[in-house]
Amino acid sequence: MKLFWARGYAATSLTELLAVMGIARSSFYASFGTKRELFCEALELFGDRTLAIVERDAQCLPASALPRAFFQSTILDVPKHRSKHGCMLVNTVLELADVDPALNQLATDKLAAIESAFAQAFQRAQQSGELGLAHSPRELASVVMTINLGLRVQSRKNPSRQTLQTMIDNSLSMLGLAA
Amino acid sequence: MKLFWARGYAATSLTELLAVMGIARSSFYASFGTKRELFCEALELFGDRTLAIVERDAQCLPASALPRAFFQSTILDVPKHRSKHGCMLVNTVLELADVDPALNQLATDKLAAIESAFAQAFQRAQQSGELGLAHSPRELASVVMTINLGLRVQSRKNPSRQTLQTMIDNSLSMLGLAA
DNA sequence: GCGTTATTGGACTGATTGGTACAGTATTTG
DNA sequence: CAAATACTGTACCAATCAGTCCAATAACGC
Repeated sequence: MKLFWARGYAATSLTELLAVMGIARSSFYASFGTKRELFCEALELFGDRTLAIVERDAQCLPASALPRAFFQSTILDVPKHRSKHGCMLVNTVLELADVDPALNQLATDKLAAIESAFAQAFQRAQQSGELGLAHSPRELASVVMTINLGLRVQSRKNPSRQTLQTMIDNSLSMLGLAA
Repeated sequence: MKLFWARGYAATSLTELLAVMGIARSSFYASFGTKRELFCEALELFGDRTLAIVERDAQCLPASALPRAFFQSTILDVPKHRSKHGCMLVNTVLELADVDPALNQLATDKLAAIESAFAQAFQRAQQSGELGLAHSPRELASVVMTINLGLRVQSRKNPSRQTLQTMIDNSLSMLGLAA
Protein backbone atom coordinates (compact mmCIF):
# COMPACT_ATOMS: atom_id res chain seq x y z
CA MET A 1 0.00 0.00 0.00
CA LYS A 2 2.74 2.44 0.88
CA LEU A 3 4.47 1.87 -2.44
CA PHE A 4 1.28 2.29 -4.46
CA TRP A 5 0.52 5.33 -2.35
CA ALA A 6 3.86 6.95 -3.09
CA ARG A 7 4.30 6.09 -6.73
CA GLY A 8 0.84 5.47 -8.10
CA TYR A 9 -0.45 2.48 -9.99
CA ALA A 10 1.38 2.48 -13.30
CA ALA A 11 4.74 3.62 -11.96
CA THR A 12 4.84 0.81 -9.43
CA SER A 13 6.36 -2.26 -11.05
CA LEU A 14 5.74 -5.76 -9.86
CA THR A 15 9.44 -6.22 -9.24
CA GLU A 16 9.53 -3.27 -6.85
CA LEU A 17 6.41 -4.58 -5.18
CA LEU A 18 8.01 -7.97 -4.60
CA ALA A 19 11.11 -6.33 -3.18
CA VAL A 20 9.30 -4.33 -0.51
CA MET A 21 6.89 -7.14 0.26
CA GLY A 22 9.77 -9.55 0.63
CA ILE A 23 8.06 -12.41 -1.14
CA ALA A 24 8.66 -14.31 -4.34
CA ARG A 25 6.87 -13.68 -7.58
CA SER A 26 4.98 -16.95 -7.39
CA SER A 27 3.79 -16.28 -3.87
CA PHE A 28 2.49 -12.92 -4.97
CA TYR A 29 0.22 -14.31 -7.63
CA ALA A 30 -0.84 -17.19 -5.41
CA SER A 31 -1.88 -14.87 -2.61
CA PHE A 32 -3.02 -11.67 -4.24
CA GLY A 33 -4.07 -12.46 -7.79
CA THR A 34 -3.07 -9.64 -10.07
CA LYS A 35 -1.33 -6.35 -9.50
CA ARG A 36 -4.63 -4.60 -10.03
CA GLU A 37 -6.39 -6.68 -7.37
CA LEU A 38 -3.72 -5.82 -4.85
CA PHE A 39 -4.07 -2.18 -5.74
CA CYS A 40 -7.80 -2.43 -5.07
CA GLU A 41 -7.16 -3.94 -1.66
CA ALA A 42 -4.59 -1.28 -0.85
CA LEU A 43 -6.94 1.46 -1.96
CA GLU A 44 -9.72 0.03 0.14
CA LEU A 45 -7.45 -0.23 3.14
CA PHE A 46 -6.26 3.33 2.74
CA GLY A 47 -9.80 4.61 2.39
CA ASP A 48 -11.00 2.74 5.45
CA ARG A 49 -8.15 3.98 7.58
CA THR A 50 -8.77 7.56 6.54
CA LEU A 51 -12.46 7.22 7.18
CA ALA A 52 -11.69 5.78 10.59
CA ILE A 53 -9.77 8.92 11.50
CA VAL A 54 -12.76 11.14 10.81
CA GLU A 55 -15.14 8.87 12.65
CA ARG A 56 -12.87 8.62 15.66
CA ASP A 57 -12.44 12.38 15.90
CA ALA A 58 -16.15 12.94 15.38
CA GLN A 59 -16.85 11.04 18.58
CA CYS A 60 -14.61 13.00 20.89
CA LEU A 61 -14.34 16.43 19.29
CA PRO A 62 -16.72 19.31 18.63
CA ALA A 63 -17.66 19.42 14.95
CA SER A 64 -16.10 22.83 14.48
CA ALA A 65 -12.72 21.36 15.40
CA LEU A 66 -13.13 18.39 13.11
CA PRO A 67 -11.59 19.79 9.92
CA ARG A 68 -8.51 21.05 11.71
CA ALA A 69 -8.09 17.77 13.54
CA PHE A 70 -8.35 15.91 10.27
CA PHE A 71 -5.75 18.03 8.55
CA GLN A 72 -3.56 17.76 11.59
CA SER A 73 -3.56 13.98 11.70
CA THR A 74 -3.39 13.38 7.96
CA ILE A 75 -1.00 16.12 6.89
CA LEU A 76 0.96 17.55 9.80
CA ASP A 77 1.22 14.75 12.36
CA VAL A 78 3.00 12.43 9.97
CA PRO A 79 6.63 12.09 8.95
CA LYS A 80 7.43 14.36 6.05
CA HIS A 81 7.89 11.62 3.51
CA ARG A 82 4.39 10.46 4.33
CA SER A 83 2.72 13.83 3.95
CA LYS A 84 4.56 14.21 0.67
CA HIS A 85 2.70 11.18 -0.62
CA GLY A 86 -0.55 13.07 -0.31
CA CYS A 87 -3.77 11.11 -0.19
CA MET A 88 -3.85 7.83 -2.06
CA LEU A 89 -7.50 8.33 -2.98
CA VAL A 90 -6.77 11.70 -4.54
CA ASN A 91 -3.69 10.40 -6.29
CA THR A 92 -5.72 7.55 -7.73
CA VAL A 93 -8.53 9.76 -8.98
CA LEU A 94 -6.08 11.99 -10.79
CA GLU A 95 -3.97 9.23 -12.24
CA LEU A 96 -6.71 6.89 -13.33
CA ALA A 97 -9.79 9.00 -14.01
CA ASP A 98 -9.50 8.59 -17.76
CA VAL A 99 -7.65 5.30 -17.73
CA ASP A 100 -9.45 2.95 -15.36
CA PRO A 101 -12.99 4.10 -14.59
CA ALA A 102 -13.62 1.27 -12.14
CA LEU A 103 -10.71 2.22 -9.91
CA ASN A 104 -11.64 5.86 -10.23
CA GLN A 105 -15.11 4.98 -9.01
CA LEU A 106 -13.73 3.04 -6.09
CA ALA A 107 -11.61 5.97 -4.97
CA THR A 108 -14.46 8.41 -5.59
CA ASP A 109 -16.81 6.34 -3.45
CA LYS A 110 -14.36 6.28 -0.57
CA LEU A 111 -13.95 10.04 -0.77
CA ALA A 112 -17.72 10.38 -0.75
CA ALA A 113 -17.89 8.25 2.39
CA ILE A 114 -15.41 10.52 4.11
CA GLU A 115 -17.34 13.60 3.05
CA SER A 116 -20.48 11.96 4.32
CA ALA A 117 -18.89 11.38 7.72
CA PHE A 118 -18.13 15.09 7.93
CA ALA A 119 -21.68 15.95 6.91
CA GLN A 120 -23.15 13.73 9.60
CA ALA A 121 -20.96 15.29 12.26
CA PHE A 122 -21.99 18.77 11.15
CA GLN A 123 -25.62 17.78 11.18
CA ARG A 124 -25.42 16.51 14.75
CA ALA A 125 -23.64 19.69 15.75
CA GLN A 126 -26.35 21.83 14.21
CA GLN A 127 -29.08 19.88 15.99
CA SER A 128 -27.37 20.39 19.32
CA GLY A 129 -26.98 24.06 18.59
CA GLU A 130 -23.22 23.79 18.68
CA LEU A 131 -22.89 24.89 15.08
CA GLY A 132 -24.59 27.76 13.29
CA LEU A 133 -27.20 27.18 10.59
CA ALA A 134 -25.69 29.50 7.99
CA HIS A 135 -24.87 26.59 5.71
CA SER A 136 -26.30 23.12 5.39
CA PRO A 137 -24.22 20.20 6.70
CA ARG A 138 -23.69 18.87 3.20
CA GLU A 139 -22.56 22.24 1.90
CA LEU A 140 -20.12 22.55 4.75
CA ALA A 141 -18.81 19.05 4.22
CA SER A 142 -18.44 19.66 0.52
CA VAL A 143 -16.32 22.74 1.05
CA VAL A 144 -14.21 21.05 3.70
CA MET A 145 -13.64 18.25 1.25
CA THR A 146 -12.67 20.60 -1.55
CA ILE A 147 -10.14 22.23 0.72
CA ASN A 148 -8.92 18.85 1.82
CA LEU A 149 -8.35 17.82 -1.79
CA GLY A 150 -6.56 21.08 -2.42
CA LEU A 151 -4.31 20.63 0.58
CA ARG A 152 -3.48 17.11 -0.49
CA VAL A 153 -2.32 18.40 -3.84
CA GLN A 154 -0.30 21.09 -2.11
CA SER A 155 1.41 18.57 0.11
CA ARG A 156 2.43 16.54 -2.93
CA LYS A 157 4.62 19.32 -4.14
CA ASN A 158 7.53 19.66 -1.76
CA PRO A 159 6.43 22.21 0.81
CA SER A 160 7.89 22.81 4.23
CA ARG A 161 5.77 21.90 7.18
CA GLN A 162 5.53 25.58 7.97
CA THR A 163 4.05 26.31 4.55
CA LEU A 164 1.47 23.59 5.00
CA GLN A 165 0.65 24.80 8.48
CA THR A 166 -0.08 28.34 7.35
CA MET A 167 -2.08 27.12 4.37
CA ILE A 168 -4.22 25.09 6.72
CA ASP A 169 -4.60 28.01 9.10
CA ASN A 170 -5.57 30.40 6.34
CA SER A 171 -8.06 28.05 4.79
CA LEU A 172 -9.74 27.35 8.09
CA SER A 173 -9.84 30.94 9.21
CA MET A 174 -11.51 31.99 6.01
CA LEU A 175 -14.05 29.25 6.50
CA GLY A 176 -14.93 30.61 9.90
CA LEU A 177 -13.98 27.22 11.29
CA ALA A 178 -10.70 28.32 12.77
CA ALA A 179 -11.92 27.93 16.32
CA MET B 1 -1.17 18.20 -25.19
CA LYS B 2 -4.78 17.15 -25.01
CA LEU B 3 -3.85 13.49 -24.86
CA PHE B 4 -1.24 13.99 -22.14
CA TRP B 5 -3.74 16.16 -20.34
CA ALA B 6 -6.41 13.50 -20.38
CA ARG B 7 -4.38 10.38 -19.71
CA GLY B 8 -1.25 11.53 -17.94
CA TYR B 9 2.35 10.87 -18.85
CA ALA B 10 2.85 7.15 -18.31
CA ALA B 11 -0.53 6.06 -19.61
CA THR B 12 -0.02 7.86 -22.90
CA SER B 13 1.80 5.58 -25.31
CA LEU B 14 3.84 6.81 -28.20
CA THR B 15 1.61 4.91 -30.60
CA GLU B 16 -1.47 6.77 -29.38
CA LEU B 17 0.44 10.00 -29.59
CA LEU B 18 1.38 9.37 -33.22
CA ALA B 19 -2.20 8.50 -34.05
CA VAL B 20 -3.68 11.76 -32.77
CA MET B 21 -0.80 13.83 -34.10
CA GLY B 22 -1.16 12.22 -37.51
CA ILE B 23 2.55 11.89 -38.11
CA ALA B 24 4.94 9.02 -38.51
CA ARG B 25 7.16 7.67 -35.81
CA SER B 26 10.29 8.93 -37.48
CA SER B 27 8.91 12.42 -37.87
CA PHE B 28 8.07 12.48 -34.22
CA TYR B 29 11.60 11.86 -33.08
CA ALA B 30 12.98 14.18 -35.73
CA SER B 31 10.77 17.05 -34.62
CA PHE B 32 10.19 16.60 -30.92
CA GLY B 33 13.02 14.54 -29.52
CA THR B 34 11.72 12.21 -26.87
CA LYS B 35 8.29 11.62 -25.42
CA ARG B 36 9.40 13.34 -22.26
CA GLU B 37 10.49 16.46 -24.14
CA LEU B 38 7.15 16.72 -25.85
CA PHE B 39 5.46 16.34 -22.51
CA CYS B 40 7.52 19.23 -21.19
CA GLU B 41 6.46 21.41 -24.09
CA ALA B 42 2.83 20.44 -23.62
CA LEU B 43 3.02 21.16 -19.92
CA GLU B 44 4.59 24.52 -20.58
CA LEU B 45 1.94 25.37 -23.14
CA PHE B 46 -0.84 24.37 -20.81
CA GLY B 47 0.63 26.40 -17.98
CA ASP B 48 1.08 29.47 -20.13
CA ARG B 49 -2.46 29.32 -21.45
CA THR B 50 -3.85 28.99 -17.96
CA LEU B 51 -1.73 31.83 -16.71
CA ALA B 52 -2.92 33.94 -19.62
CA ILE B 53 -6.51 33.48 -18.52
CA VAL B 54 -5.79 34.92 -15.09
CA GLU B 55 -3.80 37.82 -16.48
CA ARG B 56 -6.45 38.66 -19.03
CA ASP B 57 -9.21 38.64 -16.43
CA ALA B 58 -7.09 40.65 -14.02
CA GLN B 59 -7.01 43.50 -16.49
CA CYS B 60 -10.72 43.89 -17.02
CA LEU B 61 -12.28 42.58 -13.84
CA PRO B 62 -12.34 43.66 -10.19
CA ALA B 63 -10.08 41.44 -8.12
CA SER B 64 -12.96 40.17 -6.03
CA ALA B 65 -14.51 38.68 -9.17
CA LEU B 66 -11.28 37.09 -10.30
CA PRO B 67 -11.56 33.70 -8.62
CA ARG B 68 -15.09 33.14 -9.87
CA ALA B 69 -14.14 34.21 -13.37
CA PHE B 70 -11.21 31.81 -13.31
CA PHE B 71 -13.31 28.87 -12.17
CA GLN B 72 -15.91 29.82 -14.72
CA SER B 73 -13.58 29.79 -17.67
CA THR B 74 -11.50 26.78 -16.64
CA ILE B 75 -14.16 24.51 -15.22
CA LEU B 76 -17.64 25.53 -16.29
CA ASP B 77 -17.24 27.25 -19.65
CA VAL B 78 -15.69 24.22 -21.29
CA PRO B 79 -17.17 21.08 -22.84
CA LYS B 80 -17.73 18.42 -20.24
CA HIS B 81 -15.02 16.09 -21.50
CA ARG B 82 -12.58 18.95 -21.05
CA SER B 83 -13.51 19.81 -17.51
CA LYS B 84 -13.28 16.11 -16.73
CA HIS B 85 -9.62 16.23 -17.62
CA GLY B 86 -9.02 18.59 -14.75
CA CYS B 87 -5.89 20.72 -14.77
CA MET B 88 -2.85 19.25 -16.46
CA LEU B 89 -0.54 20.90 -13.94
CA VAL B 90 -2.38 19.33 -11.04
CA ASN B 91 -2.55 15.96 -12.77
CA THR B 92 1.17 16.09 -13.38
CA VAL B 93 2.05 16.98 -9.81
CA LEU B 94 0.05 14.08 -8.49
CA GLU B 95 1.23 11.55 -11.01
CA LEU B 96 4.90 12.41 -11.04
CA ALA B 97 5.72 13.90 -7.65
CA ASP B 98 7.62 10.83 -6.51
CA VAL B 99 8.60 9.60 -9.94
CA ASP B 100 10.03 12.51 -11.89
CA PRO B 101 11.07 15.40 -9.63
CA ALA B 102 12.05 17.62 -12.54
CA LEU B 103 8.64 17.49 -14.17
CA ASN B 104 7.03 17.91 -10.78
CA GLN B 105 9.09 21.04 -10.31
CA LEU B 106 8.09 22.38 -13.71
CA ALA B 107 4.40 21.95 -12.94
CA THR B 108 4.85 23.34 -9.44
CA ASP B 109 6.55 26.44 -10.81
CA LYS B 110 3.73 27.09 -13.25
CA LEU B 111 1.21 26.75 -10.47
CA ALA B 112 3.24 29.20 -8.41
CA ALA B 113 3.19 31.67 -11.30
CA ILE B 114 -0.59 31.46 -11.46
CA GLU B 115 -0.87 31.95 -7.72
CA SER B 116 1.45 34.88 -8.03
CA ALA B 117 -0.77 36.47 -10.66
CA PHE B 118 -3.67 36.24 -8.26
CA ALA B 119 -1.60 37.74 -5.48
CA GLN B 120 -0.59 40.70 -7.61
CA ALA B 121 -4.18 41.38 -8.57
CA PHE B 122 -5.25 41.25 -4.94
CA GLN B 123 -2.45 43.58 -3.98
CA ARG B 124 -3.47 46.17 -6.57
CA ALA B 125 -7.05 45.88 -5.39
CA GLN B 126 -6.05 46.49 -1.79
CA GLN B 127 -4.01 49.54 -2.74
CA SER B 128 -6.97 51.00 -4.58
CA GLY B 129 -9.19 50.29 -1.61
CA GLU B 130 -11.33 47.96 -3.66
CA LEU B 131 -10.49 44.99 -1.45
CA GLY B 132 -10.43 44.78 2.35
CA LEU B 133 -7.20 44.37 4.26
CA ALA B 134 -8.34 41.48 6.43
CA HIS B 135 -5.87 39.11 4.75
CA SER B 136 -2.66 39.69 2.90
CA PRO B 137 -2.67 39.31 -0.88
CA ARG B 138 -0.47 36.24 -0.67
CA GLU B 139 -2.67 34.60 1.91
CA LEU B 140 -5.71 35.25 -0.22
CA ALA B 141 -4.01 33.92 -3.31
CA SER B 142 -2.85 30.84 -1.45
CA VAL B 143 -6.35 29.99 -0.32
CA VAL B 144 -7.81 30.64 -3.75
CA MET B 145 -5.18 28.32 -5.14
CA THR B 146 -5.93 25.59 -2.62
CA ILE B 147 -9.58 25.77 -3.53
CA ASN B 148 -8.68 25.74 -7.18
CA LEU B 149 -6.65 22.58 -6.72
CA GLY B 150 -9.50 21.04 -4.80
CA LEU B 151 -12.00 21.89 -7.49
CA ARG B 152 -9.75 20.45 -10.16
CA VAL B 153 -9.66 17.17 -8.30
CA GLN B 154 -13.42 17.29 -7.93
CA SER B 155 -13.90 17.84 -11.62
CA ARG B 156 -11.77 14.79 -12.39
CA LYS B 157 -14.30 12.52 -10.77
CA ASN B 158 -17.41 12.49 -12.91
CA PRO B 159 -19.59 15.23 -11.49
CA SER B 160 -22.51 16.96 -13.18
CA ARG B 161 -22.06 20.57 -14.13
CA GLN B 162 -24.65 21.42 -11.50
CA THR B 163 -22.57 19.75 -8.80
CA LEU B 164 -19.51 21.68 -9.85
CA GLN B 165 -21.45 24.91 -10.00
CA THR B 166 -22.72 24.59 -6.44
CA MET B 167 -19.31 23.55 -5.17
CA ILE B 168 -17.84 26.67 -6.69
CA ASP B 169 -20.62 28.83 -5.27
CA ASN B 170 -20.24 27.38 -1.81
CA SER B 171 -16.50 27.70 -1.77
CA LEU B 172 -16.62 31.30 -2.89
CA SER B 173 -19.40 32.32 -0.57
CA MET B 174 -17.53 30.93 2.40
CA LEU B 175 -14.50 32.85 1.31
CA GLY B 176 -16.43 36.06 1.36
CA LEU B 177 -15.52 36.47 -2.29
CA ALA B 178 -18.89 35.51 -3.65
CA ALA B 179 -19.53 39.06 -4.82
C1' DG C 1 13.11 20.12 -64.99
C1' DC C 2 16.33 18.88 -60.86
C1' DG C 3 18.24 18.70 -56.34
C1' DT C 4 17.22 19.32 -51.64
C1' DT C 5 14.62 18.66 -47.73
C1' DA C 6 10.62 16.53 -45.18
C1' DT C 7 8.13 12.87 -44.31
C1' DT C 8 6.82 8.39 -44.64
C1' DG C 9 6.18 3.33 -43.32
C1' DG C 10 8.08 -0.41 -41.50
C1' DA C 11 11.47 -3.34 -39.68
C1' DC C 12 14.19 -3.70 -35.68
C1' DT C 13 16.39 -3.31 -30.92
C1' DG C 14 16.86 -3.90 -26.11
C1' DA C 15 14.55 -3.37 -22.13
C1' DT C 16 10.62 -3.95 -19.29
C1' DT C 17 6.09 -5.08 -18.48
C1' DG C 18 2.49 -8.32 -16.02
C1' DG C 19 1.68 -12.97 -15.67
C1' DT C 20 2.57 -18.32 -15.87
C1' DA C 21 4.82 -22.88 -15.06
C1' DC C 22 7.41 -25.82 -12.46
C1' DA C 23 10.75 -28.22 -9.93
C1' DG C 24 12.84 -27.82 -5.52
C1' DT C 25 12.99 -26.43 -0.65
C1' DA C 26 11.22 -24.94 3.79
C1' DT C 27 7.62 -25.04 7.04
C1' DT C 28 3.87 -26.73 9.17
C1' DT C 29 0.51 -30.17 10.48
C1' DG C 30 -1.03 -34.55 12.05
C1' DC D 1 8.61 -39.20 11.32
C1' DA D 2 5.73 -38.45 7.24
C1' DA D 3 2.41 -36.19 4.49
C1' DA D 4 0.64 -31.97 3.14
C1' DT D 5 1.01 -27.25 2.49
C1' DA D 6 3.44 -23.00 1.67
C1' DC D 7 6.95 -20.71 -0.45
C1' DT D 8 11.03 -20.01 -3.23
C1' DG D 9 13.98 -19.20 -7.30
C1' DT D 10 14.19 -19.19 -11.95
C1' DA D 11 13.15 -19.75 -16.44
C1' DC D 12 9.88 -18.40 -19.55
C1' DC D 13 5.95 -16.17 -22.22
C1' DA D 14 3.71 -12.78 -25.11
C1' DA D 15 2.98 -8.09 -25.24
C1' DT D 16 4.30 -3.57 -25.01
C1' DC D 17 7.30 0.02 -24.34
C1' DA D 18 10.41 4.06 -26.08
C1' DG D 19 13.66 4.84 -29.32
C1' DT D 20 16.74 3.86 -33.78
C1' DC D 21 17.63 3.08 -38.54
C1' DC D 22 16.95 3.22 -43.39
C1' DA D 23 15.25 2.91 -47.88
C1' DA D 24 11.41 4.80 -50.40
C1' DT D 25 8.47 8.55 -51.39
C1' DA D 26 6.51 13.00 -51.30
C1' DA D 27 6.91 18.08 -51.25
C1' DC D 28 9.29 22.05 -52.07
C1' DG D 29 12.70 25.65 -53.76
C1' DC D 30 15.25 27.11 -57.58
